[in-house]
Amino acid sequence: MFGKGTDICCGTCPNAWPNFKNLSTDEIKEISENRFQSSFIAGEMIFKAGSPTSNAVFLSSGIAKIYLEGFDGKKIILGLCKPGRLIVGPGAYVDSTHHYSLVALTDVRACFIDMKLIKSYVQTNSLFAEGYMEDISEKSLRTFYKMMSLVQKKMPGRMAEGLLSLADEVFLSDEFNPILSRQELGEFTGMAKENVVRILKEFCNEGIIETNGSTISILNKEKLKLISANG
Amino acid sequence: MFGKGTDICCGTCPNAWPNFKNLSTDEIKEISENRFQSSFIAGEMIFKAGSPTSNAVFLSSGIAKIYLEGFDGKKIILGLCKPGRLIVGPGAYVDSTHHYSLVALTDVRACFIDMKLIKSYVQTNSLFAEGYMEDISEKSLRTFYKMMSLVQKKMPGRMAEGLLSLADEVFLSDEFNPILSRQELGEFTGMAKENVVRILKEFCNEGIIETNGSTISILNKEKLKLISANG
DNA sequence: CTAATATAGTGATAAATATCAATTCAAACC
DNA sequence: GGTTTGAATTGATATTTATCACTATATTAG
Repeated sequence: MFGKGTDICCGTCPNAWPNFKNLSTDEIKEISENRFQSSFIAGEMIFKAGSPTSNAVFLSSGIAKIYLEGFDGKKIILGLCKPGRLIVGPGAYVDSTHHYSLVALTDVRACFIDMKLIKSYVQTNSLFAEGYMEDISEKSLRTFYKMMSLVQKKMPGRMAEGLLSLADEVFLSDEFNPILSRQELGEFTGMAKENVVRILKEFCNEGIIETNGSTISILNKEKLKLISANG
Repeated sequence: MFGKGTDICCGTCPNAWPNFKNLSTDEIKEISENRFQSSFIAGEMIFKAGSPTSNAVFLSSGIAKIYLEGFDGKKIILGLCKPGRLIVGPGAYVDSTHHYSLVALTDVRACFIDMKLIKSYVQTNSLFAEGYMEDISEKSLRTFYKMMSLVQKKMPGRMAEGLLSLADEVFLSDEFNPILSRQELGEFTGMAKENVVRILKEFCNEGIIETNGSTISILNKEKLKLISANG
């Protein structure tokens, strides 16, 4: 499924980027008419690090992972994306190149909006520009904290933090299917997949979480927060 | 030494932020007249994480370190700052709070410009806004690569990368006094100070670098690049 | 100049983490 | 149903890195 999307307007779309509310009716109309929609099945690459940032991406349904590709194939999953969020890397304003990759974790429907259009609104609409800056800044802060976590916390602390962020920021429930494989959980929390298994098992033994098939339930959130805070 | 600085104009200052060239003569005049200057001696805190981002900081002379404060007092030095660079964290557009600290490494002279002024130009001057966005984006990218380095490379790779960045980006010479103590070099490359000593010694033994008092000379840059690239 | 203090350096050890080699498990496929 | 295939799991081991306990060397203050 792909093609120009004129069925829904970005102004009424419930999953639109909040910053679009700073656009005028005409501007909204313009992006609505010029956007492209496309569907991806779980596992498909939406864009790859190194490719040009010709379009901004917005998910209208599904979840995707953003990851950095490091040395000898190792990856760092920066986070999971849900609808309602602008997805273009900082490369858009540096070298017009993506520096991370975006891959669908579930089936995904995505809108592509020409970055030329976005950049033109940045120049002509100061509220929109400010909203964009807030968005970039907020993501930048998250990267700081992700870095601190990965560099300074030990494995249990990183795993605890990872589980909490999945529960509180992605799935909005203490019982969730992480979608991520153990390998991917490792890329998300900075450890080998074997250690993911061991630490999850330990959390189970201590009654902090419970695993049932592929779903994880947080039983003792306070303890998890403690482990996360104490590194 | 401190006070309002009307002696030099930000438009002619050789150390001005490049993005100031996007300001009009009147705007330049306004910031020139409203800026404050202050001097710091080596070791002094210029601003601390948690304090309000009421001012943007620009060094007019000297070098300072930017660092994140992590868990139980551990720090991550993100980088060294020289004149010509805007210093305000991403917090300016999120919660008006600094998320990293800035400390003078040498004696430093700094200009403080009210963020209200900067933010007002962002709203009225789209070229300036775009320049600011490029600046943020570029720093954001650097954070990505710093994170990858710290998380995925092993100690020799991180040290090699650290030395190369000091030589090529900060001191612009293969022979330099890093200003940073071994402890700080450790905070910069993500390792304990003892390991900084050991790895520097090893690099010396292999003829890659030479230490003479407090100065470090890179003798075999290619090999250093190789170590950095291979993690 | 000398004591006091901080930083640099060293070796031994412990802790954390990755890697390797199997094995089990589960979903997908004839 | 049996089989294939990849993921999950487990235990053993190797590697990496931090910590500890010192000694040496500067640097600063009196």
